[in-house]
Amino acid sequence: MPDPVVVLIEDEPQIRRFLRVTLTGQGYRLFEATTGADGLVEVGSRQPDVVIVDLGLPDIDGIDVIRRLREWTAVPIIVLSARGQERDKVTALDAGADDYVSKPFGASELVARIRVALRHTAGASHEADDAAFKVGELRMDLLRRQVFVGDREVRLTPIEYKLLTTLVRHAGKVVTHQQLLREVWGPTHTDQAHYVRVYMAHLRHKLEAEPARPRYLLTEPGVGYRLAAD
Amino acid sequence: MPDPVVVLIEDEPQIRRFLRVTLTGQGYRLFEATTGADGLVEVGSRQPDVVIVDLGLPDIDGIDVIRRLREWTAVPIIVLSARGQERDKVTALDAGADDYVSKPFGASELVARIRVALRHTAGASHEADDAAFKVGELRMDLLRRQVFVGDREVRLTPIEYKLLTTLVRHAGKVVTHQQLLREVWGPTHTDQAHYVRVYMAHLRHKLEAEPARPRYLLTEPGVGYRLAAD
DNA sequence: GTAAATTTTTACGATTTTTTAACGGCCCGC
DNA sequence: GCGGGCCGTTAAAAAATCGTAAAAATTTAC
Repeated sequence: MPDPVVVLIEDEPQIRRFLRVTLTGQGYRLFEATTGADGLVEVGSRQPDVVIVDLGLPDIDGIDVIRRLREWTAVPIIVLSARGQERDKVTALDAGADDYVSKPFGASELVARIRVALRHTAGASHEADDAAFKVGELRMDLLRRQVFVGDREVRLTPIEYKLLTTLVRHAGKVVTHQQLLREVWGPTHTDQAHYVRVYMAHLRHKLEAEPARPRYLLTEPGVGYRLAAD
Repeated sequence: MPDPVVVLIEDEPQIRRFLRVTLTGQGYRLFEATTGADGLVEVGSRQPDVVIVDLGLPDIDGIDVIRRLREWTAVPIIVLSARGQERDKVTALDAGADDYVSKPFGASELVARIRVALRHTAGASHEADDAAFKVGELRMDLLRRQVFVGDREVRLTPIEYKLLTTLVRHAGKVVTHQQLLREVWGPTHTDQAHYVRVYMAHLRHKLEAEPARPRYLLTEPGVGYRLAAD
């Protein structure tokens, strides 16, 4: 994961400074807002992984900030508050906050709670990428890293698989030799065009019924290759 | 949603009684355990929506209970503790807990935090959250930490067990060397690829009828390994 | 404190994959 | 028809990866 992005909505300069040092020091990218209105805008534009919001803001009530955020985003919200009253906690949590930390709080506790929040979103997004590709008898399960022709599984070497993946990503469109070389072998091998020829032969041999008359892995003479799409 | 099921692992009778009244009164179905060992079994059999665990248990350390649970389930865990030390909180949260409530706590706050936990699982899909795994002759009881081939129990060392657990968690999918190293040996050992080779040989020797021709622990050359799934 | 078990290192042969090289066919301009 | 790019195929040499055993270091159990 790249550095997690955090939006902090907090009016007290001392706490902002404290969290700025703590969080940036731990590899988080921090964006700050000092009012509820600013905070809402900031969350909208930064698309953060976590939002930390203080309840005692000068303009809008912190609870309202949470409600407004929950109208359109499921980003984890951690509430920071001087009011340690139980009623406040319940109100904030029921408004849509995921956690509530009372001031004064320790840096390591807050960071641990941020890690918990990130853990939740990490799992959630992982379900959606059930990527699969299919054309004719050829089927590819990107998640399991498996390739089938009919119901026979075909084993591919790392380079073969990467090459096929690249073609799938641009399915139906022409991919030039240059592009394939750059994406599969890396930008330092863009002059070794014969690699592609050799591996395309391997793939056809493994995937095509008649390698000499390919149905899926098509040659675009003088340009590159194209993977057939429905 | 039908009434949410809660497992409470707590040895103090007063707190148990207090929560029994509170939670059953609010429509939760509560199951209680007074020791860590009991608690693990209870979670395994009741498949609860939330687990509440006290850190100061008579037998196992509460932190270990969390770790043991996290070996096979993603159920939300709320920690209850008299120790309000920041170090304890961080340890518990990093061990896999989702929330930490210090005693003394209010009923409504705890219930609000349970609601937050339930909100999280509501969105997530009910994926393989089972305490058992089986493929062919190979059977694994994650709850009891036992592994069987046929009806012969096989003893595994801690690392062997963790490696197998990791493969089980991604059963059917390829797990890269990097992933295995990170999840079993920790992120600081991701360059010692030979560890995986050595231990995969150990596991095959113990679990496969023909270690040289594995049926379950499959090699994905150049990428990693895969545990066969039905 | 000693013995046993487990983990970490190391080494080497076997296997798989990648790279390199060679050859033949096809299209096209000349 | 002749030669020169392109492309596909095949086979080999070279490199990387994998499986295995066994020794050394460390941890755990008694």
